[in-house]
Amino acid sequence: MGYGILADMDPHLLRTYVTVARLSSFSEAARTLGYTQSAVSQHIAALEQDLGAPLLTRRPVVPTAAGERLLEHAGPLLLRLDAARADVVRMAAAPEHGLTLAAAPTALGPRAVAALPAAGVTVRVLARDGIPAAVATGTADLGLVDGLAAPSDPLRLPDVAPLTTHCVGEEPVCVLLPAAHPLARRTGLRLADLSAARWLDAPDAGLPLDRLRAAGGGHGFRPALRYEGTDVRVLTALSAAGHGLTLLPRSVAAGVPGAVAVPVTEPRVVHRTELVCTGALRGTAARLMEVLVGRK
Amino acid sequence: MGYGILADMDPHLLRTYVTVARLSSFSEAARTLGYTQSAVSQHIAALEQDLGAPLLTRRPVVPTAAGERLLEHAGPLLLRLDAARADVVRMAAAPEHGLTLAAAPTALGPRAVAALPAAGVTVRVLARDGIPAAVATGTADLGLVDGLAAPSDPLRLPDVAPLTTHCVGEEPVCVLLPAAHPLARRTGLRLADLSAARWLDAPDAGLPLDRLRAAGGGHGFRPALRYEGTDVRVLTALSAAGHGLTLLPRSVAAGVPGAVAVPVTEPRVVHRTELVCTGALRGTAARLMEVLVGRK
DNA sequence: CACCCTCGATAAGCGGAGCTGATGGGGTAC
DNA sequence: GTACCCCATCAGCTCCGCTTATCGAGGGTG
Repeated sequence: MGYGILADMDPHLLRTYVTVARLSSFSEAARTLGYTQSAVSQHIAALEQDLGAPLLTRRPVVPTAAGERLLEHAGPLLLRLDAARADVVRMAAAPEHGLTLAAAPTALGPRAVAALPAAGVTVRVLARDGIPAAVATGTADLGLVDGLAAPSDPLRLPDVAPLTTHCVGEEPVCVLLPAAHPLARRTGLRLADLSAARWLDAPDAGLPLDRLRAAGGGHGFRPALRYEGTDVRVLTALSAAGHGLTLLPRSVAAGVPGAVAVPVTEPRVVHRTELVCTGALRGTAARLMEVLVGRK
Repeated sequence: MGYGILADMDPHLLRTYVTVARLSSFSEAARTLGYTQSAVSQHIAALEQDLGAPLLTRRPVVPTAAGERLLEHAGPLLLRLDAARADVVRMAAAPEHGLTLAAAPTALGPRAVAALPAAGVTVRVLARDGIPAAVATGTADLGLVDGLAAPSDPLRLPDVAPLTTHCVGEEPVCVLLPAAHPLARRTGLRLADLSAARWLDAPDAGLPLDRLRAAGGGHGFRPALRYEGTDVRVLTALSAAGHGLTLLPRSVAAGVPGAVAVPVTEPRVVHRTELVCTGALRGTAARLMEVLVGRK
């Protein structure tokens, strides 16, 4: 079958479009892209003519409704493009330049840390969404992602590229409560009972709130303080100080000073961490993978 | 920030590459694409030089390992490209040309059929994987997909584009057994107990076997006869004739002559059908959506 | 209110990317 | 051996896409 009669959108045009939209300026975009302002103007004009709709208002430079739509597509599209390129290139030339492992903050549990070889590995902590992208584009060789899931259910990851995932482990989920919290003596908690409480909103370090809402059933789970870093220590400290509740895997929530980790009993969710990698793994990467997955 | 320093792969080159790989011939690809054989040859050479690896063996023309890899990327990539284009174009010019609804075979239950307006709608039955793609590229305005899922869990759909989904309904899953089957008198069955049986392999009409394995726990679920059409009547007839078991939603499995529908009790999975659509819905499409989702 | 300065659109010109057509070499069938 | 068939390569041409240059519209500032 064919793929459509229409002409292709040139990725170059797409890139300049997202740059212009991001910077809200033709001239600035031209500078950062190494083009002339004229070229950028022509790029945008070409795109608009091709799609038959204005994408940007000029003065001020702001995306139109159609432009917003295009932006939603453009990000994943360009990401996949880079990923495809990187993946194929990697197959050809594998310089074995030293392994790098990208991990979400709470995904790097004690077991994973113990499994790392003595030397030659770079660990990079990224926001959760960035992990598959990093692996796909070759920025990292392996990735560790974590999240909430039903027991033995795979995680829902954004599919930027054909990646393979392996379960590294599952452990109970705990709510981190300040020691003085009225519920801190409990031995188990139902998530639904906590929907009225205030929760830390830490999309990069902790678990995103919307996943929480999905697991907890209803709405609620109102955000309290928002934390944008990736440091779990800071997150637990904030939670211990009463700035909001957090959900964490037991191994992370256990030893936090001034706070108590109470397991979640309902719904039956676990904290699952998965290893993500491309098909082409060699040498050290393959060995590390085997150790982490425990399939030895 | 930025999206990478490397040059973009030209989608044109990608398209000719997949065409060549599909047809196993440069000349044939040239004919179907409207190029010269020379141009195709240059396209492939350019891609190979860009990626630094041979993508095809010549004589016979077969993808290399790297080429296979590229093929895995190219499909979704080109699909997304078309989807992006179609989505933006659709926003600009909405001709309201008569609504078309794409549905997976078993997704079109009695309730959905009843909800369709008297006239002006085209229904198109496609393989399950094709539904999101059809909606994304504008081939259809709305899509109905179904699948196995934990109760009130969303379906796992390939994300070809930013689409929104709404649950249309959930119903029990049944195993379709020939009336003479030893287990046909049962009132309920555990899926794991059936892993040793032979199953119909009907990826387009029924539920794909790998989803079954995921739900059923272990391995097994060996394929018996393979059916490549999208007609559910044929599927149920094959199953009734003893060519293999099938999993179906109760409403579909109920009235099959010569067969018995036994509900699945374990694991707790339901047959869920979802409506998928793009953000920009107007007129009839929006109304049909509301009726189907039942949010009236 | 006049001035200027910035930003985006447009015109003209040029260089190179990419297509065509022709030719060459290696394989296979008869 | 001969006659294709297929893919690679080369030369030539065309047109696309970039740059330089100029213009018009806003928005500050004295």
